[in-house]
Amino acid sequence: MSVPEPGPAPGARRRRRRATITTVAAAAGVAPSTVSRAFSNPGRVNHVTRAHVLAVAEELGYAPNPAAQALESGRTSTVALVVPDITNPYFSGVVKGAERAAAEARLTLVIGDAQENPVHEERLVRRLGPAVDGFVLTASRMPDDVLERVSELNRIVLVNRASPGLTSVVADFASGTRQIVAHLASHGHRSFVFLGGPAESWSGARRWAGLRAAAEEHGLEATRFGPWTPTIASGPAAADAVLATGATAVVAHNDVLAIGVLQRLAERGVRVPQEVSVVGFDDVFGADFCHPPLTTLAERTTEAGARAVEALAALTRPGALPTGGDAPVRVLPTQLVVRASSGPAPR
Amino acid sequence: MSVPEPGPAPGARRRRRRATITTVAAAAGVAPSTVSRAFSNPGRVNHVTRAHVLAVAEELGYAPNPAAQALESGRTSTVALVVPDITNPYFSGVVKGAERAAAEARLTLVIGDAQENPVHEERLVRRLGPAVDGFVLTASRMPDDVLERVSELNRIVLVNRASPGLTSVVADFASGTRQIVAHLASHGHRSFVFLGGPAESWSGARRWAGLRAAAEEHGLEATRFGPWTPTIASGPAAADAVLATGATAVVAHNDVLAIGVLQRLAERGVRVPQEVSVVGFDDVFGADFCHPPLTTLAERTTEAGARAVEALAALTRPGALPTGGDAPVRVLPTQLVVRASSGPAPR
DNA sequence: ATGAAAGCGCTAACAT
DNA sequence: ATGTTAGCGCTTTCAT
Repeated sequence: MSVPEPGPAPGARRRRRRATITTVAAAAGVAPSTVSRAFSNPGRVNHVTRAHVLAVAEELGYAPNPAAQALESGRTSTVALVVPDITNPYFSGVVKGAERAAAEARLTLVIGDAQENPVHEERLVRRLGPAVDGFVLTASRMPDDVLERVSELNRIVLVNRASPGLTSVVADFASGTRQIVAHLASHGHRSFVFLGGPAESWSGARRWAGLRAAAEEHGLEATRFGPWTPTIASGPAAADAVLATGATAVVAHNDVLAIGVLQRLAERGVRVPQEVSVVGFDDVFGADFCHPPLTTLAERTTEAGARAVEALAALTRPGALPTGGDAPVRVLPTQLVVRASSGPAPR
Repeated sequence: MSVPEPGPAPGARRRRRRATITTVAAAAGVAPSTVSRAFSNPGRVNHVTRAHVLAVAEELGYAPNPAAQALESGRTSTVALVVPDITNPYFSGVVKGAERAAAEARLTLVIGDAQENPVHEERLVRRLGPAVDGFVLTASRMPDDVLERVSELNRIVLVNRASPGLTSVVADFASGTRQIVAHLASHGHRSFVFLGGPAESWSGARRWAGLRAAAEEHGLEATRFGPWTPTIASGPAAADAVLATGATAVVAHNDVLAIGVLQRLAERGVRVPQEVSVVGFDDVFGADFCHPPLTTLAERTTEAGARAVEALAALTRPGALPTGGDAPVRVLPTQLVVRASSGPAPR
């Protein structure tokens, strides 16, 4: 029997020690501070020295250690994006936009999943807080007072959520819901059912408030059901509740729920839109190829993610000039995408 | 004209200075090291002192600064997950699984988007390298030699990619492709077209190799087209190419491409599956409600993400015991989900 | 333009 | 069980 090789574990192969600023300085024959400047203060070093330092650094595979940079400067060049559920396709757009804006501002983006849970969300912020320059909280479920407490320690920008004193980027739900109701009214619907999402959802509340107001304007009757977890799996229960009322139109909290409803309606032999019209929110991946394709309110999610990161980057910059007035709320337009899931009310 | 208030910018409200270990130590009347131990070495401090320290820390809103922790210990308790495209729903499962496993191992997860670009991917690893304990690279597009170089400095675990000496978690494409071909053969198809994804895609290569081998076994003829970017937008071009050949069956690189193909076929009045059968890979969100619902090879993506993070966590632990032999490749089963997009070959 | 030196918040010997 | 001390890698005055 042979003695096992005392080599490193598989996959745990011997790793080269990471080059530090000191290594590079020694190799380049300069002081550590010069190497530092060559990287983070290019103006204040002779550009031939700088070129030399950079070449040596490249050769040694040196990359600045963010932890050490952060320690001294206090800035981490990292921002965190927190979403309620990363598997919800709605957030893909936000993530993409945030990623692009972060790259442009030379920031590293960290993504956290709050798991639809305010407690988890707060823990996440607390945990990540010291490691990042700020947070973009998407559809935050934390109550206003918690947000306020949290914002004492952290820079915060909200997406699809507003809270006193905090910068936010929100979709224009007032206009959006008016578009939805006008669309239904023009097709002769006299009433509709709203399938509500989570009770703590700020945008859910805005959606319902907008729908109610618009319904009143158009003389429609609006009823709210729910709350439901906005997943496809909630579709059957929601759809069945609607069918029991004989409603001619349904507006769902979001597309995922709406798609679940469509599936259930098909299962029960209810024709859409002949018997029931269905409208969603978000225009997620899949809304255009589900059956029938879904009429939905499109938001500029990519832009929202990008704007939020830009706003955060602005807050991070040393000068963050007082512009006076309240914390800015940026409202992004929404647009109703009419597809085959909605049509004339049955006679 | 009144002079503008010199107050802080909106949203940039005065922020409390973060409590440090020294602040807490002073307030609790102990040494900084005791505070440190109270948090990260509970066993070695009197539990009443510990309780007191923790209470004071809580009151001051103290949270350990990860940057400082990382600096001394070298470990960051953070792992990075890199995906080619965060908006691709395929990766949602991987992300979710990775997130769960990271939480269980008390690791913070950072998500990076390689933007389908090997160069960007390498830059990302370089940039994030010093800030994390290791990487899970999903469907990495980096060539083997680059991976080897990169792994000298970083702990790496691969998902749906294998490379000499590296730990990886892959789907069982050999079995999966056999299932697909057997399904088509049993429906009387004599040949099929494979719509290839990106040329650098390792799993794409595995898929094609598996399909070819299985086709040979079953006496089917297999042709490869492409490469195509695996997006819905590539669907029309891919579908048109297929139609020109008169093929009776199409296997697409992944579901997103397959859905694009389905849309185009519908547009051109080609009936699925009566005239053409369509099969995808991945079973992503949407595969069950597109029209017609897509036959596809399901992978255990959530499990893959979780296993990869667990493997990485194991590599990170001090002991990382040599188990001998090659770096482990973990193969996860795949399963063909038969839906309405595939059926008997036309006569 | 560059170097020397102090210190960011924390951990890890080493003392007590 | 707790305190003291010396850095981790980097940035930042302050000299030169």
